[in-house]
Amino acid sequence: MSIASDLIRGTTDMMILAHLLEGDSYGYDINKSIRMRTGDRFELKEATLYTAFRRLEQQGYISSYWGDEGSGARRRYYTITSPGRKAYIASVREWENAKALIDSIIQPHSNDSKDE
Amino acid sequence: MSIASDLIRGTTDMMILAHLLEGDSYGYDINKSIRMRTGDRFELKEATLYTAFRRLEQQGYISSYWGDEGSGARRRYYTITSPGRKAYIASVREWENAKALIDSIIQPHSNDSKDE
DNA sequence: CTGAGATACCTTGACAGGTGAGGTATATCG
DNA sequence: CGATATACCTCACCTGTCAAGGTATCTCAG
Repeated sequence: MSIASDLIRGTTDMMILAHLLEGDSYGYDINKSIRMRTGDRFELKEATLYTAFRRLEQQGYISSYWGDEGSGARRRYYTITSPGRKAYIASVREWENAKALIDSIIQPHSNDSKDE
Repeated sequence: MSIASDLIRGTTDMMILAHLLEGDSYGYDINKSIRMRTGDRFELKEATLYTAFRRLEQQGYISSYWGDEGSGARRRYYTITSPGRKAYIASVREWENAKALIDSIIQPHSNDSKDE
């Protein structure tokens, strides 16, 4: 993976909530969709994903139910709750804030001909 | 402070290196300058700062020496090394990358009239 | 029928970085 | 003399990520 785990720390929950905004989904699918959206440059590790589900459910930001697909592996679907939507909005705001803050700290410097 | 520690995780070293690019400095001063640059909205905790110094020095990205100011508390000055400069550039690149990646994951959605 | 691979879930233990709380020492000012 | 600012440092704890391991079902090739 091309992205340091320390850099994504704290954004995992936001990513998951973002996906659930579009409708109920389950772990494997969320992960696949993230992989695809980023052109295979990033994926959540399974352990990270499922820990996040536990955390989010405990906080009341999502709720879960077992799908009943008589065939294939069983799936646990997740729904974003109303508090979850609020938490998502707040976290995006915080993320925008953090980005601006960090950028202001690392890029106020002499710009001596950068490439790219 | 208004910024979650999980969100800045992994950017601490980059912030410090950014400051040392402008010249040698010491802990207390770096921290003060970060506080000022962000309008008091953010500061590194001392423990975080000094742990980072140890880490960076161990990795060879900075080197240190005691200032000789006959008066006042002693100061340990830090200098960014050549590998440190490279590491800084790499980390900024990674940060830009991470930002874009995360944004692409959380903001590909229906945009129903955002404020701001 | 058997084995491989994809789908789909889960848990455990280790690890690393941030942080609260605590400590030291010096200079200045009232 | 005590408070405040400067300036350094360390320890124990918490939390999120992740490698490694495990389970179960379905499909498809041989």
